[in-house]
Amino acid sequence: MARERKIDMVILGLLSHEDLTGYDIKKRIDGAISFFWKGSFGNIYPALKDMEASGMIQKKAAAEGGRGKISYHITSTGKKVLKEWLKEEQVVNELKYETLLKLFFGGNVGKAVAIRNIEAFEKKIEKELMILKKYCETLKDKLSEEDHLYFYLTASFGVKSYEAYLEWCQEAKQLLG
Amino acid sequence: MARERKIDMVILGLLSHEDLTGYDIKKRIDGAISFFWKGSFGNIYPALKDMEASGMIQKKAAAEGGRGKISYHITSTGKKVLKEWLKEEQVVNELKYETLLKLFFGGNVGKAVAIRNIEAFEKKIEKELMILKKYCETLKDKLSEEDHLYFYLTASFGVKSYEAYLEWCQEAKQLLG
DNA sequence: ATATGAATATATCAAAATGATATATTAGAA
DNA sequence: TTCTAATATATCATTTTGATATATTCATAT
Repeated sequence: MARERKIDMVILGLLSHEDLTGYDIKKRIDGAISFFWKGSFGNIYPALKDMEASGMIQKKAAAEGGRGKISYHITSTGKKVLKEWLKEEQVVNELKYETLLKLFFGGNVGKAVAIRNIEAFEKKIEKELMILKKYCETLKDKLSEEDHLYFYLTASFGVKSYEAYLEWCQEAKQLLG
Repeated sequence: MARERKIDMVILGLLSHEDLTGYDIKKRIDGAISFFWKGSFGNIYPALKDMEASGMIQKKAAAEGGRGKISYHITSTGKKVLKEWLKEEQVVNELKYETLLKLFFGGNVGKAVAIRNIEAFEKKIEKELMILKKYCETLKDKLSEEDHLYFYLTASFGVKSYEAYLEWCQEAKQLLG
């Protein structure tokens, strides 16, 4: 993943809404955006250091005596970088689906294994779909607040595609059964 | 990505069908499986070396005077490792969708940019969907050959989800328009 | 024949992501 | 009070990514 560190943009995006610590950032990523983007302490903390050094974000002194807690604030430079990236048309989208990889090579182990793997996938997706649907419902009531519209659109992408996944599971099981 | 090198399994899977060179492997990955898994020379060649050293695959002397061409053949150890992995229920599935990331933070640049990005995404998906559909049609006629069933299932996953993506694009544009 | 460019083929590298773990502190519950 | 879970920062080895270097082979146009 040479060339452009994407975690920088995730961090800038999150900081464009509110000041956050590295730990907070991880929590935000694990929340609403985890189904289409991941982050880890191993790339968040180094990125925060680099981005502070290059003036995109600023450390904020721990407000109320909270020992060692480091909040970051986005600078005007950071905002500019974020907006430029947002406007760029070029994007990298990719799936990394081990379930499909195993299915593709399924001939080596037979249909029973394939069916079991699909059922495991189905269960996971069903669970995540429920969560996404709830999140969507919550957002739908306040689409007037502009940011919520964008959150809703990403969540509804998840709902739509997960529903398609589940349909596929039915078909796949039938063809294998 | 510590702990288990997934490219090993991709290579073993491909070699379970036929002997291949590193370059061939890259081509196979770029073909039918690229929409759910990627590979690069940077991880294929080192993996081939390691796997030969650990006895999962074997070099084959260049058959017809082809200078410097190194084909690999899967060993019985390699087959065992592949099958064990195929049977393991645990998998890692993940999306990495920069389009959604940009949309999520879209509030910073406004609706026009969001619409343009969705349209760019739509075009790409339309193109890939056509290819996947053709591939599916070809496979459908020979599902009796067992391996083709597995190839068909993965391809149809792509078709189903891409169709859902396109539906979402319509909705999203309407909500933003 | 021969130049030229495209496809084939192997290899390596810096930068980045992953996933795990180490280490403390703090807040709340038993 | 003690224990546990959550908060918080940091680092590391392994793996992936994406780019590039290098050389050969093959088809085609000149």
